[in-house]
Amino acid sequence: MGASSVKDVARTAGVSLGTVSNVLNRPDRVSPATRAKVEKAMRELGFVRNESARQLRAGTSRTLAYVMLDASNPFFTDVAQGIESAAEAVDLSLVLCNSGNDQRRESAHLALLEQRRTQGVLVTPIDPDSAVLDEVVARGTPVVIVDRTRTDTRFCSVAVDDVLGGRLAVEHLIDRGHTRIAYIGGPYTLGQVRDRLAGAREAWAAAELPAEDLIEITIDGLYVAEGLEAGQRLAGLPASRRPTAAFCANDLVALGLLQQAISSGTRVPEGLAIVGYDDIVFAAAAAVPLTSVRQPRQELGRAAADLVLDEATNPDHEHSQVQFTPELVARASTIT
Amino acid sequence: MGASSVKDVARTAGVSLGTVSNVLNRPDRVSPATRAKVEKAMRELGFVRNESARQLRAGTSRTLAYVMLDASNPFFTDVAQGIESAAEAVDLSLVLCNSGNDQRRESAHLALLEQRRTQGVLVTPIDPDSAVLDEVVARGTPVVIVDRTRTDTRFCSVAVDDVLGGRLAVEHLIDRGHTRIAYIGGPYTLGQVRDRLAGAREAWAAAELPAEDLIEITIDGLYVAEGLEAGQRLAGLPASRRPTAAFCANDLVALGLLQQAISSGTRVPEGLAIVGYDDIVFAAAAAVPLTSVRQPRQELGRAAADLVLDEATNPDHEHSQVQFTPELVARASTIT
DNA sequence: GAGTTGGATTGAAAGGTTTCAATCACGTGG
DNA sequence: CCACGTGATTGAAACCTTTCAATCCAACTC
Repeated sequence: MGASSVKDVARTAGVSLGTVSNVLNRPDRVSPATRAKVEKAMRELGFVRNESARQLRAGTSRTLAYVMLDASNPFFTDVAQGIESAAEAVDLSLVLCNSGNDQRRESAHLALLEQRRTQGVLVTPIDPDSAVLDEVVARGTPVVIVDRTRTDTRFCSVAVDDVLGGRLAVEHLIDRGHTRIAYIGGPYTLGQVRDRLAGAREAWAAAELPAEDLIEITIDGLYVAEGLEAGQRLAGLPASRRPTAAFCANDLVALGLLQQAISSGTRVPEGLAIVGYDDIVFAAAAAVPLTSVRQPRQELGRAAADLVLDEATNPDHEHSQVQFTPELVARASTIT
Repeated sequence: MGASSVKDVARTAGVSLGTVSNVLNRPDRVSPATRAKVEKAMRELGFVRNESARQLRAGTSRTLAYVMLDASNPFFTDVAQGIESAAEAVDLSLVLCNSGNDQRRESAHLALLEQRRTQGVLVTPIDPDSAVLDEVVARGTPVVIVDRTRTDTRFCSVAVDDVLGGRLAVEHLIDRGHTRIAYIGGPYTLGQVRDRLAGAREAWAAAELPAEDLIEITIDGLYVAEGLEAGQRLAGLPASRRPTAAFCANDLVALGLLQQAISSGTRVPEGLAIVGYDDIVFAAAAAVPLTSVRQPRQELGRAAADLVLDEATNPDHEHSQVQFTPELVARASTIT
């Protein structure tokens, strides 16, 4: 059974406790003969080192954690992959937790990670300004905010310049000759949704186009279903007000919109041009490949992991807010 | 700092160690006055219960784990969601680990979970017959295999009848009048890829169609890129051999194929009908919504969680192999 | 053969929590 | 005024590993 301890191993192998521990932690210190004996005993007894006891004594855990906002959004799993590659490089393992946009679950995960003395916690929080995060840090667990920014600078964070992203998207549409477009996003409690709109407005203003021709369509969440619904709302507009292009706050919404457009006979991009955001793998694979604003997802993850490690190990760590630059990837959904 | 222990709390609150522990574990046993005192001290000191010590003493951990094969495939994150809902119901938390199709990483995750004395481990293994799994169980950690089946019955497992799924897909295509179709899948080391083909052949044989008109296109993995490539191979076939429909081993492949077909001017379903497998959210949202074989993903996860819990807590647990029934969801990619 | 060196091994202490039998304080009933 | 019961509190032991100073022993040097 899994019930055997170093003590049992020591007894079976006829050595002392300390020697067994040495086999586990400093195999070079122990003679090949005894090492073999001990390893044999371990196998026979099915010994499994008790990580709790190890960690209690050693004081240190060998894991990082990432609390994701929505595990079913490929964007976040890509970020996770970046984190994992950085963690692997320094021989830490990564556990993933999914808050699924639920404040209660987020808190529960954070509490448990704290109690486990996790080396570092990365989180894409529901509310980046929540006091819960401050408390976690105050009690001693390094926390880095991923893909969100706070209003203060008391955290390390890694994000992408969403204002710039919004500007890139809309500049592209203006370049293609569009003079009436929709911005589809929501809820506006999300910083990204606000920032991307802000960028869109900047570009719009810079081109001296009338503000009322940048139409805001507000939706309840950044999912496929909301994109479909937004498509119906667009179709319901009088022709004189109907936009010739839409900029969606993320790719899921854009895919929903695309589906609705095509199924209702609107040609993309001739009848409606579409720009998404995130450039998830399904954007390129859509039947009308989607123009999208790419975020460096893996780099985001890697950078966040590096920051949390620095915070965990470097005594004169200073918080920094890293901001990556997005990039427009033009595809068929805007280009004929 | 995070460095304070129950002892510190006890000292600050002017009570004994045992009382602090009671506040933590049996708050009803302690008078409201002292409880308040203790809780105040905890807040002041930023006390965080040390889960390692707790677990060491109590012997029990409060978490389940799911080692997924590929976190970037929405199918597995949906399964994870099902697991999470079951775990939540019994107040356990779920941690996710991603093997990313890498044998070494899978083993590393399993080893760590064992050492942590995780209550139960769910895993979609790279090789379900691997001896590594037997060893983990032999050492005392309950393991349930998800979405895979073993050749023996020494494990609980939860899977979906892939032979039936294959049959459903191909029966549907035969019903639609197709008499030359392709099966696109690989590598054949994957049980699902083999089983779905077996089901396809059953249906084909039952309809008394010539075996050589069920064309096998072998690919290297079940990803979007491979679907694209398969599309090119189909296009390269002489017209007399070119199939009028394709059954893809999963939706990622089907999406790739769909994209290739449309971008090369083949109409779907008129020029090429397509059936996918898994019915991930992006299947319905594709611009030509994809006919697909739906697996009850969330139920799969829930059932697996139930089994592992039974194995963990019920002394006369018996292994069982649960098999769910798939269901065909017909959409525009096969229906005009 | 005495003394030294170096590697291998040992044993006890420590780490933070939980548990449980023992103790305490206090009010009640006789 | 005493015995008793009840609920609250206490303190020591136990969980398993790691660490480190101390010990052992065999091989070597002079």
